[in-house]
Amino acid sequence: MNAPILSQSRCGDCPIRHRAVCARCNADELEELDAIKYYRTYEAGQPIIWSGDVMNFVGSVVSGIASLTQTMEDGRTQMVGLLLPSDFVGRPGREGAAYDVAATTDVVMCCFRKKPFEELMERTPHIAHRLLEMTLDELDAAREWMLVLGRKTAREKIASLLAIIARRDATLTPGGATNRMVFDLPLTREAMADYLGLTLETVSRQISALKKDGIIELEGKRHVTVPDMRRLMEEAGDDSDGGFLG
Amino acid sequence: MNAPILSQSRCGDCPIRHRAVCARCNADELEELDAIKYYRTYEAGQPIIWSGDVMNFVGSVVSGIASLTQTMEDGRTQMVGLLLPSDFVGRPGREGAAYDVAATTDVVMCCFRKKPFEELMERTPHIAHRLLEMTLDELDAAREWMLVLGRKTAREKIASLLAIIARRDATLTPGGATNRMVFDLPLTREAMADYLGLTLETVSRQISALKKDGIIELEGKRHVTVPDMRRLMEEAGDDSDGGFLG
DNA sequence: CCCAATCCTTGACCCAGATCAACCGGACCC
DNA sequence: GGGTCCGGTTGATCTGGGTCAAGGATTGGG
Repeated sequence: MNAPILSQSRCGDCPIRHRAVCARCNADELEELDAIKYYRTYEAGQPIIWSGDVMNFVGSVVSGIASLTQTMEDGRTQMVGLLLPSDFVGRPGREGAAYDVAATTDVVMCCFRKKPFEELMERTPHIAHRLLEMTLDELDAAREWMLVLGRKTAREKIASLLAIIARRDATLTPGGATNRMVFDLPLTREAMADYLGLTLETVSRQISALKKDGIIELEGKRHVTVPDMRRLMEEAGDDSDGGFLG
Repeated sequence: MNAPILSQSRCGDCPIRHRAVCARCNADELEELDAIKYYRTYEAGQPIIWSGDVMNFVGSVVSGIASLTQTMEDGRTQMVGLLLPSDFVGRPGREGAAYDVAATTDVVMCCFRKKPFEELMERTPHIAHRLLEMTLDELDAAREWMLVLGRKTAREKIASLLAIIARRDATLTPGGATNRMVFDLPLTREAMADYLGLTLETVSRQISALKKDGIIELEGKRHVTVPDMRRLMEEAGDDSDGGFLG
């Protein structure tokens, strides 16, 4: 939501410019990061981390979408965050993972071994500051989502989610926010339901309703056109920022 | 939930030992903190910060309980965090406040002027680390609460809230968690409803139901005895940690 | 081509929790 | 004493979204 300084330099040879750890890093630090990093790919549906596992890396999403999920013993689940490209994963200074992380689409991660990363962080205050900033962003986003979960109707929830995806998509493509937006849903109906605290049937029904009312247009099941973002935002009951980073 | 090192030294003459910024601070730093700090009191019900206001301080709650609240244009509100004594308020490096903060009971705050605090933070990496740690705790708590909001029934929500208050109370009184717990509810039924994404009628009914079923005992409207914490935790559908710090 | 597996849609019905409304009881104040 | 708040309880009713169930569309494999 509050995307600060995008890095002008690349993190080593990462195919994207991380918004994460390398902003403002100088050449020495980037070299150090380079030395402790490696790439991993995950197929859609694969788990990346299980809640409670010992985490031995932190990193950023390079491409694809991952989800953070909480689960109850009886199987009820709630998605508590979406990780989009450039989002950071992991908790420097923490032993275990707090939630399940899974690849929603095929995912490429740029990982840093945790110990050396923490050591680099000790020596490099601006990395710690950057992480604090990112964590505050995520906290804002999580709290915004609490309002969605606690007080919004099903229709408003769907509209909120669509608005977030549209907005986030806009940050990755040049041009910024316009009235008309086109994007592909990166989530199944079930994943959307998990995110919104709904059932997949309700998600489906509300998407159909938004379509019938001309708020969105659908081509196939995933390809969405929003003819007028302002109308969508109204449906979301929300003229505030609405960005959820995960 | 993950209360790390409690400060052995006091933050200047604060009447409580902050768990917040002064853990591990040495004498020099405490002196600096002392120089930029001041106390403020707020009466129950009073606003402390309005969403969007420019914040010129950060600080900790010394006594009393404050709440963080999100509001929609049409008046629906969702509490997104509870601030209990020793909890930190404010967002170093951020201009504006993201939510309304209000005193739920009478509150005493120990405030630090923001600019000098940020400067001290620049020079003192362990303060930045401490803040990162606290922010990660809050993020965990917020995400845990998303599960409560999105997937739990009204009864489970009430039980979860009672468990959190009981647990948090226990961290402030010696002895730690036992089976039997006694505490006072620091929230009105309405505030509980705001926190849980329910109406106050539902809160009242579910509390009555828990009482009828012997999960809790009530003396007056606020004084609660939990004869067996394990039973309460079962009702919360939750054998995990469940601590929400705010 | 058929078959099976996914993912999605739609319909019929039901129930948890919202809504509307009446009332209780203690604190405070004339 | 008698108001009148204010917070809380309880009842009656309504409804949004859950649940159960039956297909439809697309994909991939034999």
